[in-house]
This record gives sequence, structure tokens and C-alpha cells, in this order.
Amino acid sequence: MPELPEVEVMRGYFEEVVKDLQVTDVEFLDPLDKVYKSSKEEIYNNLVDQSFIKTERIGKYLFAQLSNGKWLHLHFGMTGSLEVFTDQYSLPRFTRMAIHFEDGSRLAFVDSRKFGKIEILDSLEKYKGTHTLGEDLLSIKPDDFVMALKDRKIPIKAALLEQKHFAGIGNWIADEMLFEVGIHPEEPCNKLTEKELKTLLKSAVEICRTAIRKDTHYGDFPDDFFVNYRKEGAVHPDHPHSKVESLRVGGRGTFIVPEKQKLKP
DNA sequence: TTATATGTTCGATA
DNA sequence: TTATCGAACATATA
Repeated sequence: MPELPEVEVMRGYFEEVVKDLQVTDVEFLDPLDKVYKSSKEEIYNNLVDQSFIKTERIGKYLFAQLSNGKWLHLHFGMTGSLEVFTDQYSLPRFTRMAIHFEDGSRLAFVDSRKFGKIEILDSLEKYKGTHTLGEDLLSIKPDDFVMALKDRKIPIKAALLEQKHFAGIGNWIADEMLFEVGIHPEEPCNKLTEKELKTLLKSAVEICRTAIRKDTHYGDFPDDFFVNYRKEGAVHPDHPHSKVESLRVGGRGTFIVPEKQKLKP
């Protein structure tokens, strides 16, 4: 489930639910250790007896700083999420790691498909220096967004899904913004005008802010959000005579309203 | 049984 | 060398 808004909501758990609480124990529940990018020992030793003092999010990447100065880095892959719970006797299904706090609350890293990653970083600056992670979508300047895209030949949707120039857009948000602005996902970046690119950015930021405001509960999203109709044959109320079509762009399932999203001649 | 899934990375190719 | 594309990763659900 995790695109930028989901990760922002999960960041809130560190800021509002467990901030400054001492960690009393850590449970590891991935038998094949797929999601532990640092060793379990290193994760355990850096969490127990410490507390979380500060957080940072870049796109879909979440960092929480510990009282010993190190950082816990979480990435949620396709199916990861964080759940707060207090029941002492049951863990959410597919929990891969559970952090216990002094007040009895627990934070579960849940990830059925195990594309997620948990690791300890000595320094956030060092991490940024060695990874091609762009600016967070919510703070990139419009001119930088345009520069990153205007000369590319790949389909606009494929470029939106990269994280190296600006980070945070995932598959449903890409479809959502392209629908809103009325651009076909296969349109080559370099055929879009500067104005269209800037409109896309505005739309993306607005979509993210709305989703965060609703705590990413899909059911609470505005009725005209495309994600509510994002399946083959569905009918968006603004386009009653143009059924949603599915295609593959950039290797990902993609949905469009053909009447609104046409390739340029 | 087969297809698909809200992500990232790596290797092949142009 | 750089840009792009497709496959692979591991597992659940329809």
C-alpha cells in the first residue's frame, strides 16, 4: 500500500505515538530473514533501551533517529505497512518485526510479500550520498521537476515512477495525476509542454495532501478521485460514455479514461 | 490454474 | 557512457 501518503502517515506513528518511549524488546518474525538488511543483532542492539527522537521521510523512504544517534531506515516495498497495537497476545498477520515500548504499546512492521527492508544507518547524510534518491515530491521546485523530465524520451508514466529526481509517486498516484491533467501515460516526456509538466506536479502534490489528510483511507477519498474507478470497464462520473481501459506502461498495470487521455498527434 | 499486485534493482541492449 | 527496457524478487488473493 505504500506510496508517499502512506509513508507520511506511518512517519506520524513515530512522531505521535511512540516518540521518546523507551524500547524494551524487539521480536523478529521473518524466518528467512529476507527483510533484515542489517543483521538482526545489529537491529536489536541499536533499538533496545533507546527511543525514537526524530524522523525524516524522503518519498517512500522512512528514517527514524534513535537516541544513540543512529537511524532506523524502513522501506515498505509493495505490501509493507506499520501497525500500532497493544494486544499482548496477538500480532497482526505477516508481522516481520515488532518493537515493544515501555508503555506496553507495540509497533509491527507487516509485509506479506517481503519486498520491504529494515536497516540501521550510522548516518543519514552518508545514506543520501550513496543512493540515487531524489528530492521529496512535496518539496521539489517546479523548475527542477521540469528539468528532470523535459528532455526524456520515455513514457511520462515511466518517468514519474522513478525515484531518482523526485521521490514519492507510485503506481496509483501516477494514474491519478495523469487522469486529472488529461495526459496519456505513454506520451513521451519531451512532447509535454512546460506548463503541462508544472500542472502535473501541482496535481500530484494536491493528491498527496488530500490522501494524507484522509489518513490514506481510500473510502474517505473524494468521490471523483480516479483511484475509485481504477479498473477495467469502470465508468468515472465525469465521463459516462468512456469506459476505463487497462494497458501496460513502464511494466506496470495502467488505467486510463480514453476520452480524456489521448496521445498527441 | 493463471493473472495480477500501491516497488526497487540489476543485467542486457541500444 | 548513458538511457531504456524487461526480468527478477516472494507471496497472497481473485
